[in-house]
Amino acid sequence: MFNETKTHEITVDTVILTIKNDELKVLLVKRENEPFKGKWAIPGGYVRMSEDLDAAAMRILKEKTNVDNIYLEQLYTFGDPLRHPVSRVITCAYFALIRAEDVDVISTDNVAWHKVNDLPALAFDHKEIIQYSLKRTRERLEMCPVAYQLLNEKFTLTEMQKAYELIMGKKLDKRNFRKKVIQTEGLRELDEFSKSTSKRPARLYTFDNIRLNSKRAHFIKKEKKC
Amino acid sequence: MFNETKTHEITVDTVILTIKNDELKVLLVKRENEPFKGKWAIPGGYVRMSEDLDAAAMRILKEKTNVDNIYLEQLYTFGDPLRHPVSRVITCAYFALIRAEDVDVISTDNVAWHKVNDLPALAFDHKEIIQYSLKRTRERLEMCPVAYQLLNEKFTLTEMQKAYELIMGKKLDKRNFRKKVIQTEGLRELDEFSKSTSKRPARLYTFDNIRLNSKRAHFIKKEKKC
DNA sequence: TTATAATATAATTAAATTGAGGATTATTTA
DNA sequence: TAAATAATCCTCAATTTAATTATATTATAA
Repeated sequence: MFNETKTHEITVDTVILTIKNDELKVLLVKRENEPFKGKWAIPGGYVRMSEDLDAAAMRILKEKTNVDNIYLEQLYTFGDPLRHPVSRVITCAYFALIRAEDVDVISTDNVAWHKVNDLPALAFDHKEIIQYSLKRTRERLEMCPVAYQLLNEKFTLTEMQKAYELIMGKKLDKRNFRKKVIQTEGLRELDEFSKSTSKRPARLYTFDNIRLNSKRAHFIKKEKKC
Repeated sequence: MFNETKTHEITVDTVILTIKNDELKVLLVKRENEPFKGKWAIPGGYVRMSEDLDAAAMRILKEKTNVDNIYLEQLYTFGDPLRHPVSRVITCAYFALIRAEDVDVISTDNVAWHKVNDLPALAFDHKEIIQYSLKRTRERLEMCPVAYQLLNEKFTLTEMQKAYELIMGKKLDKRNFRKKVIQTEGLRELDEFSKSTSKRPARLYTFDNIRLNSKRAHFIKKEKKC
Protein backbone atom coordinates (compact mmCIF):
# COMPACT_ATOMS: atom_id res chain seq x y z
CA MET A 1 0.00 0.00 0.00
CA PHE A 2 2.78 2.42 0.87
CA ASN A 3 5.84 3.44 -1.06
CA GLU A 4 8.47 3.09 1.62
CA THR A 5 10.90 5.42 -0.10
CA LYS A 6 8.61 8.41 -0.13
CA THR A 7 8.80 10.88 2.70
CA HIS A 8 5.79 11.61 4.87
CA GLU A 9 3.37 14.43 4.74
CA ILE A 10 2.84 16.28 7.97
CA THR A 11 -0.10 18.42 8.93
CA VAL A 12 -1.19 20.30 12.01
CA ASP A 13 -4.75 20.24 13.30
CA THR A 14 -6.21 22.53 15.91
CA VAL A 15 -8.92 21.92 18.48
CA ILE A 16 -10.45 25.24 19.48
CA LEU A 17 -12.82 25.07 22.42
CA THR A 18 -15.11 27.74 23.78
CA ILE A 19 -18.30 28.14 25.74
CA LYS A 20 -21.32 29.56 23.96
CA ASN A 21 -24.86 29.44 25.29
CA ASP A 22 -23.87 27.33 28.27
CA GLU A 23 -22.41 24.67 26.01
CA LEU A 24 -18.88 23.55 25.39
CA LYS A 25 -18.25 24.03 21.68
CA VAL A 26 -15.53 23.21 19.21
CA LEU A 27 -14.71 25.12 16.05
CA LEU A 28 -15.15 23.03 12.90
CA VAL A 29 -14.68 23.70 9.21
CA LYS A 30 -16.29 21.93 6.31
CA ARG A 31 -13.75 20.20 4.10
CA GLU A 32 -13.45 21.63 0.62
CA ASN A 33 -11.35 18.87 -0.85
CA GLU A 34 -11.22 15.12 -0.97
CA PRO A 35 -10.93 13.02 1.03
CA PHE A 36 -13.97 13.62 3.22
CA LYS A 37 -15.09 16.53 1.02
CA GLY A 38 -18.10 18.19 2.63
CA LYS A 39 -17.50 16.56 6.01
CA TRP A 40 -16.80 18.58 9.13
CA ALA A 41 -13.26 18.61 10.44
CA ILE A 42 -11.11 20.50 12.89
CA PRO A 43 -9.09 23.21 11.12
CA GLY A 44 -5.83 21.84 9.78
CA GLY A 45 -3.39 21.89 6.92
CA TYR A 46 0.08 21.14 5.71
CA VAL A 47 3.18 22.39 7.46
CA ARG A 48 5.52 24.36 5.23
CA MET A 49 9.13 23.31 4.92
CA SER A 50 10.60 26.30 6.70
CA GLU A 51 7.82 26.70 9.22
CA ASP A 52 7.80 25.83 12.88
CA LEU A 53 4.97 23.55 13.97
CA ASP A 54 3.54 26.14 16.36
CA ALA A 55 3.65 28.77 13.63
CA ALA A 56 1.99 26.46 11.16
CA ALA A 57 -0.85 25.80 13.58
CA MET A 58 -1.39 29.54 14.06
CA ARG A 59 -1.21 30.29 10.34
CA ILE A 60 -3.59 27.55 9.30
CA LEU A 61 -6.10 28.41 11.99
CA LYS A 62 -6.04 32.03 10.86
CA GLU A 63 -6.44 31.08 7.21
CA LYS A 64 -9.35 28.77 7.78
CA THR A 65 -11.30 30.51 10.52
CA ASN A 66 -9.81 34.00 10.95
CA VAL A 67 -8.99 33.11 14.57
CA ASP A 68 -5.74 34.79 15.53
CA ASN A 69 -3.57 35.66 18.51
CA ILE A 70 -4.43 32.82 20.82
CA TYR A 71 -2.27 30.47 22.84
CA LEU A 72 -2.10 27.10 21.13
CA GLU A 73 -0.64 24.22 23.08
CA GLN A 74 0.70 21.08 21.47
CA LEU A 75 -1.59 18.16 22.22
CA TYR A 76 -0.35 14.96 20.65
CA THR A 77 0.95 13.65 17.36
CA PHE A 78 -1.28 11.14 15.66
CA GLY A 79 0.55 8.81 13.34
CA ASP A 80 -1.58 5.80 12.57
CA PRO A 81 -0.63 4.84 9.00
CA LEU A 82 -4.30 4.33 8.21
CA ARG A 83 -5.65 7.55 9.69
CA HIS A 84 -5.63 9.09 6.22
CA PRO A 85 -7.41 6.99 3.61
CA VAL A 86 -5.22 7.99 0.70
CA SER A 87 -1.68 8.78 1.76
CA ARG A 88 0.48 8.71 4.84
CA VAL A 89 -0.18 11.85 6.79
CA ILE A 90 1.09 12.35 10.30
CA THR A 91 -0.63 15.15 12.14
CA CYS A 92 0.53 17.16 15.09
CA ALA A 93 -2.55 18.31 16.99
CA TYR A 94 -2.79 21.55 18.94
CA PHE A 95 -5.53 22.86 21.19
CA ALA A 96 -6.69 26.05 22.82
CA LEU A 97 -9.42 27.36 25.07
CA ILE A 98 -10.65 30.74 23.93
CA ARG A 99 -13.20 33.39 24.70
CA ALA A 100 -15.75 33.48 21.95
CA GLU A 101 -15.78 37.28 22.27
CA ASP A 102 -12.02 37.52 21.65
CA VAL A 103 -12.00 35.98 18.23
CA ASP A 104 -13.48 37.05 14.98
CA VAL A 105 -14.68 33.84 13.43
CA ILE A 106 -15.88 34.29 9.89
CA SER A 107 -19.14 32.53 10.40
CA THR A 108 -20.10 30.93 7.16
CA ASP A 109 -21.71 27.72 6.12
CA ASN A 110 -18.23 26.26 6.19
CA VAL A 111 -17.04 27.46 9.58
CA ALA A 112 -19.10 26.91 12.69
CA TRP A 113 -19.13 26.12 16.38
CA HIS A 114 -20.45 22.66 17.23
CA LYS A 115 -21.48 21.21 20.56
CA VAL A 116 -18.76 18.93 21.84
CA ASN A 117 -21.36 16.58 23.20
CA ASP A 118 -23.22 16.37 19.92
CA LEU A 119 -20.69 16.21 17.14
CA PRO A 120 -21.51 15.51 13.51
CA ALA A 121 -19.63 12.83 11.59
CA LEU A 122 -16.06 14.04 11.38
CA ALA A 123 -13.29 13.54 8.87
CA PHE A 124 -10.27 11.34 9.63
CA ASP A 125 -9.64 10.64 13.33
CA HIS A 126 -10.76 14.11 14.32
CA LYS A 127 -13.32 12.84 16.80
CA GLU A 128 -10.57 11.02 18.66
CA ILE A 129 -8.43 14.16 18.60
CA ILE A 130 -11.24 16.23 20.09
CA GLN A 131 -11.86 13.64 22.80
CA TYR A 132 -8.19 13.65 23.67
CA SER A 133 -8.15 17.43 23.88
CA LEU A 134 -11.00 17.27 26.38
CA LYS A 135 -9.10 14.79 28.48
CA ARG A 136 -6.09 17.06 28.46
CA THR A 137 -8.19 20.11 29.27
CA ARG A 138 -9.60 18.36 32.33
CA GLU A 139 -6.13 17.47 33.49
CA ARG A 140 -5.02 21.08 33.07
CA LEU A 141 -8.07 22.36 34.86
CA GLU A 142 -7.19 20.23 37.87
CA MET A 143 -3.81 21.89 38.03
CA CYS A 144 -4.74 25.51 37.47
CA PRO A 145 -7.75 27.70 36.73
CA VAL A 146 -7.36 27.70 32.96
CA ALA A 147 -11.13 27.96 32.64
CA TYR A 148 -10.73 31.73 32.76
CA GLN A 149 -9.48 31.43 29.20
CA LEU A 150 -13.01 30.48 28.20
CA LEU A 151 -14.71 33.34 29.99
CA ASN A 152 -15.23 36.91 29.00
CA GLU A 153 -12.81 39.44 30.38
CA LYS A 154 -15.30 40.20 33.11
CA PHE A 155 -17.23 37.27 34.47
CA THR A 156 -19.31 36.18 37.42
CA LEU A 157 -18.30 33.34 39.69
CA THR A 158 -21.37 31.46 38.56
CA GLU A 159 -20.19 31.68 34.97
CA MET A 160 -16.81 30.41 36.02
CA GLN A 161 -18.34 27.56 37.94
CA LYS A 162 -20.44 26.69 34.92
CA ALA A 163 -17.29 26.53 32.82
CA TYR A 164 -15.75 24.13 35.29
CA GLU A 165 -18.85 22.02 35.38
CA LEU A 166 -19.06 21.86 31.60
CA ILE A 167 -15.48 20.76 31.23
CA MET A 168 -15.38 18.40 34.16
CA GLY A 169 -18.82 17.04 33.42
CA LYS A 170 -20.04 17.21 36.99
CA LYS A 171 -21.77 19.55 39.40
CA LEU A 172 -19.80 21.44 41.99
CA ASP A 173 -20.98 22.93 45.28
CA LYS A 174 -21.52 26.65 44.91
CA ARG A 175 -20.36 27.61 48.39
CA ASN A 176 -17.19 25.57 48.37
CA PHE A 177 -16.41 26.58 44.80
CA ARG A 178 -16.72 30.21 45.72
CA LYS A 179 -14.68 29.84 48.88
CA LYS A 180 -11.82 28.24 47.00
CA VAL A 181 -11.84 30.20 43.81
CA ILE A 182 -11.63 33.61 45.45
CA GLN A 183 -8.25 32.58 46.86
CA THR A 184 -6.90 32.22 43.33
CA GLU A 185 -3.96 34.45 42.68
CA GLY A 186 -4.73 36.99 39.98
CA LEU A 187 -8.48 36.98 40.39
CA ARG A 188 -9.72 40.52 41.06
CA GLU A 189 -13.11 41.54 42.37
CA LEU A 190 -14.63 44.43 40.42
CA ASP A 191 -17.10 47.08 41.51
CA GLU A 192 -19.35 46.08 38.68
CA PHE A 193 -22.26 43.73 38.51
CA SER A 194 -23.82 41.62 35.84
CA LYS A 195 -26.64 43.19 33.84
CA SER A 196 -29.08 41.08 35.73
CA THR A 197 -31.32 39.46 33.19
CA SER A 198 -33.31 38.30 36.14
CA LYS A 199 -32.90 38.05 39.87
CA ARG A 200 -30.05 39.45 41.88
CA PRO A 201 -27.12 40.71 39.78
CA ALA A 202 -23.82 38.96 40.43
CA ARG A 203 -20.53 40.65 41.08
CA LEU A 204 -18.06 40.66 38.20
CA TYR A 205 -14.48 39.45 38.48
CA THR A 206 -11.49 39.60 36.21
CA PHE A 207 -8.05 38.04 35.95
CA ASP A 208 -5.16 40.40 36.40
CA ASN A 209 -2.13 38.49 35.27
CA ILE A 210 -2.74 36.43 32.18
CA ARG A 211 0.43 34.42 32.79
CA LEU A 212 -0.96 33.46 36.14
CA ASN A 213 1.04 31.29 38.47
CA SER A 214 -1.93 30.33 40.46
CA LYS A 215 -3.09 27.82 42.91
CA ARG A 216 -4.15 24.38 42.05
CA ALA A 217 -7.89 24.13 41.59
CA HIS A 218 -8.36 22.27 44.84
CA PHE A 219 -12.09 22.32 44.63
CA ILE A 220 -11.90 19.77 41.86
CA LYS A 221 -11.23 16.34 43.19
CA LYS A 222 -8.01 15.13 41.71
CA GLU A 223 -8.19 11.90 39.81
CA LYS A 224 -5.54 9.30 40.32
CA LYS A 225 -4.16 8.46 36.96
CA CYS A 226 -1.34 6.31 35.78
CA MET B 1 17.08 27.50 2.33
CA PHE B 2 14.13 25.16 2.05
CA ASN B 3 12.38 23.77 -0.95
CA GLU B 4 8.78 24.38 -0.02
CA THR B 5 7.41 21.73 -2.31
CA LYS B 6 9.33 18.86 -0.78
CA THR B 7 7.65 16.82 1.94
CA HIS B 8 9.17 16.56 5.39
CA GLU B 9 11.24 13.86 6.89
CA ILE B 10 10.00 12.54 10.19
CA THR B 11 11.97 10.70 12.81
CA VAL B 12 11.30 9.34 16.24
CA ASP B 13 13.75 9.74 19.11
CA THR B 14 13.61 7.91 22.42
CA VAL B 15 14.71 9.00 25.86
CA ILE B 16 15.38 5.91 27.97
CA LEU B 17 15.98 6.60 31.63
CA THR B 18 17.16 4.25 34.33
CA ILE B 19 18.94 4.22 37.64
CA LYS B 20 22.38 2.66 37.83
CA ASN B 21 24.79 3.06 40.71
CA ASP B 22 22.54 5.55 42.44
CA GLU B 23 22.54 7.82 39.42
CA LEU B 24 19.83 8.73 36.96
CA LYS B 25 21.11 7.70 33.55
CA VAL B 26 20.01 8.06 29.97
CA LEU B 27 20.79 5.67 27.14
CA LEU B 28 22.82 7.27 24.36
CA VAL B 29 24.22 6.04 21.07
CA LYS B 30 27.14 7.40 19.13
CA ARG B 31 26.10 8.70 15.72
CA GLU B 32 27.53 6.74 12.81
CA ASN B 33 26.55 9.18 10.09
CA GLU B 34 26.65 12.86 9.36
CA PRO B 35 25.50 15.25 10.63
CA PHE B 36 27.02 15.08 14.09
CA LYS B 37 28.95 11.91 13.21
CA GLY B 38 30.70 10.62 16.33
CA LYS B 39 28.56 12.72 18.67
CA TRP B 40 26.33 11.15 21.29
CA ALA B 41 22.59 11.20 20.65
CA ILE B 42 19.44 9.63 21.97
CA PRO B 43 18.45 6.62 19.86
CA GLY B 44 16.35 7.65 16.89
CA GLY B 45 15.65 7.08 13.26
CA TYR B 46 13.30 7.51 10.35
CA VAL B 47 9.69 6.42 10.50
CA ARG B 48 8.70 4.03 7.73
CA MET B 49 5.78 4.89 5.49
CA SER B 50 3.50 2.15 6.72
CA GLU B 51 4.63 2.24 10.32
CA ASP B 52 2.85 3.64 13.33
CA LEU B 53 4.86 6.18 15.32
CA ASP B 54 4.80 4.02 18.46
CA ALA B 55 5.94 1.01 16.48
CA ALA B 56 8.70 3.00 14.84
CA ALA B 57 9.98 4.12 18.23
CA MET B 58 10.06 0.51 19.46
CA ARG B 59 11.73 -0.80 16.31
CA ILE B 60 14.42 1.85 16.20
CA LEU B 61 15.21 1.49 19.88
CA LYS B 62 15.57 -2.26 19.42
CA GLU B 63 17.78 -1.86 16.36
CA LYS B 64 20.12 0.63 17.96
CA THR B 65 20.34 -0.61 21.53
CA ASN B 66 18.68 -4.04 21.69
CA VAL B 67 16.20 -2.65 24.23
CA ASP B 68 12.83 -4.27 23.68
CA ASN B 69 9.45 -4.76 25.27
CA ILE B 70 9.15 -1.59 27.24
CA TYR B 71 6.39 0.96 27.52
CA LEU B 72 7.24 4.03 25.48
CA GLU B 73 5.14 7.12 25.98
CA GLN B 74 4.94 9.93 23.48
CA LEU B 75 6.65 13.00 24.86
CA TYR B 76 6.48 15.88 22.40
CA THR B 77 7.04 16.64 18.76
CA PHE B 78 9.94 18.95 18.06
CA GLY B 79 9.60 20.83 14.80
CA ASP B 80 11.96 23.77 14.77
CA PRO B 81 12.95 24.13 11.09
CA LEU B 82 16.56 24.67 12.17
CA ARG B 83 16.83 21.77 14.59
CA HIS B 84 18.49 19.70 11.85
CA PRO B 85 21.44 21.49 10.22
CA VAL B 86 20.95 19.96 6.77
CA SER B 87 17.32 19.20 6.02
CA ARG B 88 13.91 19.66 7.56
CA VAL B 89 13.39 16.85 10.02
CA ILE B 90 10.52 16.85 12.46
CA THR B 91 10.96 14.42 15.32
CA CYS B 92 8.41 12.83 17.55
CA ALA B 93 10.07 12.11 20.88
CA TYR B 94 9.17 9.20 23.16
CA PHE B 95 10.37 8.36 26.63
CA ALA B 96 10.42 5.49 29.08
CA LEU B 97 11.61 4.62 32.55
CA ILE B 98 13.08 1.15 32.68
CA ARG B 99 14.78 -1.29 35.01
CA ALA B 100 18.35 -1.68 33.93
CA GLU B 101 18.05 -5.40 34.77
CA ASP B 102 15.10 -5.86 32.42
CA VAL B 103 16.86 -4.85 29.27
CA ASP B 104 19.69 -6.35 27.40
CA VAL B 105 21.66 -3.38 26.19
CA ILE B 106 24.44 -4.30 23.83
CA SER B 107 27.08 -2.36 25.64
CA THR B 108 29.59 -1.23 23.09
CA ASP B 109 31.67 1.84 22.51
CA ASN B 110 28.68 3.17 20.63
CA VAL B 111 25.90 2.46 23.11
CA ALA B 112 26.19 3.55 26.72
CA TRP B 113 24.40 4.89 29.77
CA HIS B 114 25.28 8.46 30.64
CA LYS B 115 24.60 10.43 33.79
CA VAL B 116 21.69 12.77 33.19
CA ASN B 117 23.40 15.40 35.30
CA ASP B 118 26.65 15.17 33.39
CA LEU B 119 25.82 14.82 29.72
CA PRO B 120 28.38 15.00 26.92
CA ALA B 121 27.82 17.29 23.96
CA LEU B 122 24.77 15.95 22.18
CA ALA B 123 23.63 15.97 18.56
CA PHE B 124 20.74 18.14 17.41
CA ASP B 125 18.37 19.39 20.14
CA HIS B 126 18.71 16.16 22.08
CA LYS B 127 19.74 17.87 25.27
CA GLU B 128 16.53 19.84 25.20
CA ILE B 129 14.57 16.67 24.57
CA ILE B 130 16.16 14.94 27.55
CA GLN B 131 15.47 17.94 29.78
CA TYR B 132 11.86 17.93 28.70
CA SER B 133 11.54 14.22 29.44
CA LEU B 134 12.80 14.87 32.96
CA LYS B 135 10.22 17.57 33.44
CA ARG B 136 7.50 15.22 32.26
CA THR B 137 8.81 12.42 34.46
CA ARG B 138 8.60 14.65 37.51
CA GLU B 139 5.06 15.60 36.65
CA ARG B 140 4.13 11.95 36.27
CA LEU B 141 5.82 11.06 39.51
CA GLU B 142 3.70 13.59 41.32
CA MET B 143 0.59 11.89 40.01
CA CYS B 144 1.49 8.24 40.51
CA PRO B 145 4.35 6.07 41.69
CA VAL B 146 5.89 5.46 38.27
CA ALA B 147 9.28 5.24 39.92
CA TYR B 148 8.65 1.52 40.38
CA GLN B 149 9.39 1.22 36.66
CA LEU B 150 12.97 2.10 37.47
CA LEU B 151 13.39 -0.42 40.26
CA ASN B 152 14.13 -4.09 40.23
CA GLU B 153 11.20 -6.44 40.56
CA LYS B 154 11.91 -6.66 44.26
CA PHE B 155 13.06 -3.52 45.93
CA THR B 156 13.45 -1.91 49.33
CA LEU B 157 11.63 1.24 50.30
CA THR B 158 14.94 2.98 50.60
CA GLU B 159 15.73 2.13 47.00
CA MET B 160 12.37 3.48 45.98
CA GLN B 161 12.92 6.63 47.97
CA LYS B 162 16.28 7.06 46.33
CA ALA B 163 14.61 6.84 42.92
CA TYR B 164 12.18 9.55 43.91
CA GLU B 165 14.94 11.72 45.26
CA LEU B 166 17.01 11.32 42.11
CA ILE B 167 14.15 12.26 39.84
CA MET B 168 12.73 15.05 41.96
CA GLY B 169 16.14 16.35 42.87
CA LYS B 170 15.42 16.76 46.55
CA LYS B 171 15.61 14.87 49.81
CA LEU B 172 12.53 13.31 51.38
CA ASP B 173 11.90 12.30 54.98
CA LYS B 174 12.37 8.58 55.37
CA ARG B 175 9.58 8.06 57.88
CA ASN B 176 6.99 10.09 56.04
CA PHE B 177 7.95 8.60 52.71
CA ARG B 178 7.46 5.14 54.14
CA LYS B 179 4.16 6.06 55.75
CA LYS B 180 2.74 7.29 52.49
CA VAL B 181 4.19 4.85 50.05
CA ILE B 182 2.95 1.74 51.83
CA GLN B 183 -0.61 2.91 51.16
CA THR B 184 0.02 2.66 47.43
CA GLU B 185 -2.34 0.30 45.73
CA GLY B 186 -0.48 -2.64 44.21
CA LEU B 187 2.55 -2.45 46.47
CA ARG B 188 3.03 -5.81 48.21
CA GLU B 189 5.20 -6.51 51.21
CA LEU B 190 7.31 -9.64 50.79
CA ASP B 191 8.70 -12.02 53.38
CA GLU B 192 12.13 -11.46 51.98
CA PHE B 193 14.87 -9.10 52.96
CA SER B 194 17.73 -7.45 51.17
CA LYS B 195 21.04 -9.24 51.20
CA SER B 196 22.34 -6.80 53.69
CA THR B 197 25.69 -5.64 52.48
CA SER B 198 26.03 -4.09 55.86
CA LYS B 199 23.74 -2.99 58.63
CA ARG B 200 20.18 -4.09 59.09
CA PRO B 201 18.61 -5.76 56.02
CA ALA B 202 15.53 -4.03 54.65
CA ARG B 203 12.27 -5.68 53.73
CA LEU B 204 11.65 -6.22 50.05
CA TYR B 205 8.52 -5.07 48.28
CA THR B 206 7.08 -5.67 44.85
CA PHE B 207 4.38 -4.25 42.65
CA ASP B 208 1.49 -6.56 41.93
CA ASN B 209 -0.42 -4.92 39.13
CA ILE B 210 1.80 -3.39 36.50
CA ARG B 211 -1.10 -1.37 35.15
CA LEU B 212 -1.55 0.13 38.56
CA ASN B 213 -4.31 2.57 39.18
CA SER B 214 -2.74 3.92 42.23
CA LYS B 215 -2.84 6.81 44.54
CA ARG B 216 -1.31 10.09 43.85
CA ALA B 217 2.15 10.36 45.31
CA HIS B 218 1.05 12.68 48.07
CA PHE B 219 4.39 12.71 49.78
CA ILE B 220 5.74 14.80 46.96
CA LYS B 221 4.64 18.33 47.29
CA LYS B 222 2.68 19.25 44.22
CA GLU B 223 3.89 22.22 42.27
CA LYS B 224 1.46 24.76 41.03
CA LYS B 225 1.96 25.12 37.33
CA CYS B 226 0.17 26.98 34.64
C1' DT C 1 -47.07 42.98 48.17
C1' DT C 2 -45.52 38.56 48.13
C1' DA C 3 -43.39 34.56 46.42
C1' DT C 4 -39.45 33.04 44.20
C1' DA C 5 -34.89 32.63 42.48
C1' DA C 6 -30.34 33.64 42.42
C1' DT C 7 -26.37 35.76 44.77
C1' DA C 8 -23.75 36.19 48.80
C1' DT C 9 -21.69 35.33 53.43
C1' DA C 10 -20.75 32.97 57.68
C1' DA C 11 -19.83 29.23 60.38
C1' DT C 12 -19.46 24.30 61.68
C1' DT C 13 -17.92 19.78 61.27
C1' DA C 14 -15.55 15.34 60.32
C1' DA C 15 -12.20 13.32 57.87
C1' DA C 16 -8.03 13.21 55.54
C1' DT C 17 -3.51 14.94 54.56
C1' DT C 18 0.81 17.11 55.55
C1' DG C 19 5.02 17.79 57.75
C1' DA C 20 7.74 17.46 61.59
C1' DG C 21 9.92 14.73 64.77
C1' DG C 22 10.64 11.22 69.02
C1' DA C 23 11.64 6.77 70.06
C1' DT C 24 12.60 1.82 69.31
C1' DT C 25 14.50 -2.25 67.09
C1' DA C 26 17.74 -4.90 64.27
C1' DT C 27 22.16 -5.70 62.38
C1' DT C 28 27.07 -5.09 61.46
C1' DT C 29 31.64 -3.64 62.67
C1' DA C 30 35.18 -2.08 65.71
C1' DT D 1 30.04 -5.80 74.08
C1' DA D 2 29.53 -0.97 72.45
C1' DA D 3 29.00 2.23 68.77
C1' DA D 4 27.15 3.21 64.45
C1' DT D 5 23.77 2.89 61.15
C1' DA D 6 19.59 1.58 58.90
C1' DA D 7 14.93 0.24 59.34
C1' DT D 8 10.71 0.67 61.59
C1' DC D 9 6.98 2.33 64.56
C1' DC D 10 4.41 5.94 66.63
C1' DT D 11 2.69 10.66 68.00
C1' DC D 12 1.07 15.23 67.19
C1' DA D 13 -0.33 19.69 65.55
C1' DA D 14 -1.57 22.37 61.63
C1' DT D 15 -3.82 22.48 57.45
C1' DT D 16 -6.90 21.12 53.82
C1' DT D 17 -11.01 19.06 52.02
C1' DA D 18 -15.77 18.30 51.54
C1' DA D 19 -20.24 18.40 53.15
C1' DT D 20 -23.65 20.94 55.50
C1' DT D 21 -26.63 24.35 58.14
C1' DA D 22 -28.01 28.82 58.33
C1' DT D 23 -29.01 33.44 57.03
C1' DA D 24 -29.12 37.66 54.50
C1' DT D 25 -29.45 40.36 50.04
C1' DT D 26 -31.31 41.82 45.65
C1' DA D 27 -33.66 41.33 41.87
C1' DT D 28 -38.07 39.68 38.93
C1' DA D 29 -42.70 37.76 38.35
C1' DA D 30 -47.26 37.21 39.73
